[in-house]
Amino acid sequence: MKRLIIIDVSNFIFRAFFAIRPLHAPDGTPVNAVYGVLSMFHNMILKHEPTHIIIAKDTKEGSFRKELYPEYKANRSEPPDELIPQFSLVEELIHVLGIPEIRIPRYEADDIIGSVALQWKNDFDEILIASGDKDLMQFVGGPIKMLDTMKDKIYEREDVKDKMGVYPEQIVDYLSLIGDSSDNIPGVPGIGPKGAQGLLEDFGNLEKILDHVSDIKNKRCQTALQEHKQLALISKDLAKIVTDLELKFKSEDVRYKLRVNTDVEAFLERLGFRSWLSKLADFRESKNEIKPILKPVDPIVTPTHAWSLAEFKKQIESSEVIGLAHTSSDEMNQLVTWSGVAIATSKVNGHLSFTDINPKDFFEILNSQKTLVVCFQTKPLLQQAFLAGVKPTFSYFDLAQAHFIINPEFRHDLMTIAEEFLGHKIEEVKGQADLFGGTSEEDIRALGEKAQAILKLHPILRERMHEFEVERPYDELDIPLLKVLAAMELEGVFLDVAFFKEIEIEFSKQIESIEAQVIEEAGEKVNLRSPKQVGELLFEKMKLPVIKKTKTGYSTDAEVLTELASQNLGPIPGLLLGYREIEKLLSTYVKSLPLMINPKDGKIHTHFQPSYAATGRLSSDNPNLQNIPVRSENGRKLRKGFIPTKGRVLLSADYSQVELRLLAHFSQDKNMLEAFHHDRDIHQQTAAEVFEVPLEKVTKEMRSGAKAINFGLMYGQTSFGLSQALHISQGEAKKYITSYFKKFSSVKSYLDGLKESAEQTGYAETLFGRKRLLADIKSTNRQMKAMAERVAINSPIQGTAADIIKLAMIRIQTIMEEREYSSRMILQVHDELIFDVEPSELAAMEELVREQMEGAVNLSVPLKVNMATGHNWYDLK
DNA sequence: TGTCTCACG
DNA sequence: ACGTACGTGAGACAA
Repeated sequence: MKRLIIIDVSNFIFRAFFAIRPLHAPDGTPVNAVYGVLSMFHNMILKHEPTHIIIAKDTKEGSFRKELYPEYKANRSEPPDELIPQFSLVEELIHVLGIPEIRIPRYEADDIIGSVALQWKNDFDEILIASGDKDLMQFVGGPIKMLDTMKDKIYEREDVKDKMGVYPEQIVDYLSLIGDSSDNIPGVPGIGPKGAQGLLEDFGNLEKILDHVSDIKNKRCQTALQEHKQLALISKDLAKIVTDLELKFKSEDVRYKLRVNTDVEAFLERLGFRSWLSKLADFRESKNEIKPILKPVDPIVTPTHAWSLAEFKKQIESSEVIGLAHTSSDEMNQLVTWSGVAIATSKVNGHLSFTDINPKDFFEILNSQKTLVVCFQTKPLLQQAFLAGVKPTFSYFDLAQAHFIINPEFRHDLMTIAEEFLGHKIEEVKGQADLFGGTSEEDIRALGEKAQAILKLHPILRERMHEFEVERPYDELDIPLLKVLAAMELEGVFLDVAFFKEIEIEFSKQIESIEAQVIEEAGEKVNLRSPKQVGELLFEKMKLPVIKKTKTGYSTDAEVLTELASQNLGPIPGLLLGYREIEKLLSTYVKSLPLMINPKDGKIHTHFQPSYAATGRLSSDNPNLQNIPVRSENGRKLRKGFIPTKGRVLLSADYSQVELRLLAHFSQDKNMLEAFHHDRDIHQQTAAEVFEVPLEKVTKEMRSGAKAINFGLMYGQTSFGLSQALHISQGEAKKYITSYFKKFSSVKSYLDGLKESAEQTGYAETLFGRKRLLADIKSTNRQMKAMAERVAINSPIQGTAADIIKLAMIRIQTIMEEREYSSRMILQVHDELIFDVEPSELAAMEELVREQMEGAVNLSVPLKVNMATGHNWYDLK
């Protein structure tokens, strides 16, 4: 095993300097960066056992990039004075240790790193580029990986995609579009990460994008590119790292052999690093007996070949189960696109290209067979079927969902799962749009390998689910739900663009007016969007009392501003509150949502993530439609912009107090059960009990106090937390809680029981048997344990509520399909469902939805659903 | 990139 | 002494 580490030493120096507290040599020279670099070397060598090391350095003369673009790195500030003398000390350190280094005039360390990595690629089993510089991600692939020593993380192909949003081979094009402020690479103004990802997804690289400027759908991107074509091209030249530099070393010349002699000792002594002397033994050269990172236990063979449709049909007819890997993406909220699939059966691998084969035929074959289709993420596959006009009826097994149900707090990506359960990594597909149109044998093989890994993982995860007894929520909830979610996402929701435009104008005026007032009052220009500047204004310039601090400075959140506003300290705190409210609405919703409209159908398509939230809830992103404002009237107005299909109405149905009803059911507390049986106002009822007054004597304050207690309960809140929420003393809060538990004693014993059982079993569990492992429940760290206990209390409640609505969604969708309704389920917001309803179906839909939601499960208390209809989301109240 | 702030259930 | 209510996603800033 030969492993080369290439060190980007100037990157090390800067990061070490900022990470380590100031240290000084006996003579007073600052040495913290030297210390940090030395300790980074030390840790890296021990941990990664390189057989070869080389250090890449920047040149002292200017870079050729500066000649190309005078602004290059122009915004770099001078290094701090404390750092300057340390550069030469690090150089000295490298010399005494005898580590080979390369410096080449006019070229930067990046170019040397790129040249070394690529030219020596075949000489090593693994090449680690030790740097935090994201430009260098472009080389990751095969044996080449990035090593971030500060985070102790190794980036491989998929990790790069995770972090950057694009694969390594697209990094240069990506940076040339978005720019890089640290190097002052300009990029294309108006194009950000999302835009760049979308463009690269559609066209592949910068040149192709520029050739097809007129085909770009997003108008903003299009004009930006037309105006700044030159800037984009220059940016690409700047971002592109040179890889053909002539190297004066051969790879064997840099075999790792540290010199630990009297020079080293003298150097360490001089800097006051005495403790390092004893650690020098650690630096002995690598034994060169490094274990392979992971040895395949059962190597995957991938004899992939192209199938005709007939051949494919024959293969799956004779297979009970197949593994299926597909290339699909829906970046930029375009509907899902893909180019092909690879399929593995127990006997053979094959692939199909949708440039040659009609997806409709493909899905009809899947539907016609009893074969179980195993997939990593099935939702996009189901969506392809819908888009091809085929209703998917084939059975499927979803690995991501299976892994989620086994341990919801893990990372659910295929690479991690394969590594965990198969004991080896799989190669990733490059994910290029022209995958099957082009000639990339390598990609097709990688996709085939993926299909085979998927097939192999199926029995393993199935068995694991069986062992953990989590098959029920998987089979009955999560799997059938995927199809419902697939359809909801495709359906999307209409936005009233004109309305949003109006609001944008109105809010923008308000923002400007408030800004002007604040500047007038403050007598200086302040960026009100900057918490730092706001803090300086309030607490330094105006000397207002500091209410709360954050890790980094003064807190200026709504709580603080409200407190200041109540103290008659001038108009600014109040103005800031108003500014924050409007600015939030404007930036997060009013300005952003219209940009997310899919030009193909004029609708917004959120993504419901089915395997992310650890409690079993769904989450919504790109855009998040589960956090559309409702609490403030200004924000609530935005809901007027969410509208049904022309000629239809929106129908909403939300569970009333599900979580508290669940608490009543689980705890079997007589008081609570009774309140819900009589459909009483639960908070009012609680207040009457806690404050020992008759129901009709409960005041507003008492009720809101009781409400806070009720909610806090389900999160394991402490008296401190309650006192904060209610602005009362901790002692008073404690009295409330004691009084509550006296009246609702079964709740107390139920919550205690949850903690106990979690400690015994190691997990929290919902009514349907969804489990959440709690790693820290036995922790000796009190904070960690307390956190795990709160999770043990909350997860069964939040998770059961999530399970219930999932079940209702599945049943409602099934019946709607049976009855061939044209109405559609379009959104889920945790305890609420929203439908786009054909008026002739409205009455039947109302009945159906209520029946299925209220009847989803049989509890000791009734489930209650509130329903409303309207011509926009705002009216659903 | 991490931090702060804030939108929702 | 420490932190203190669960679960999310997103925009803006500053380094």
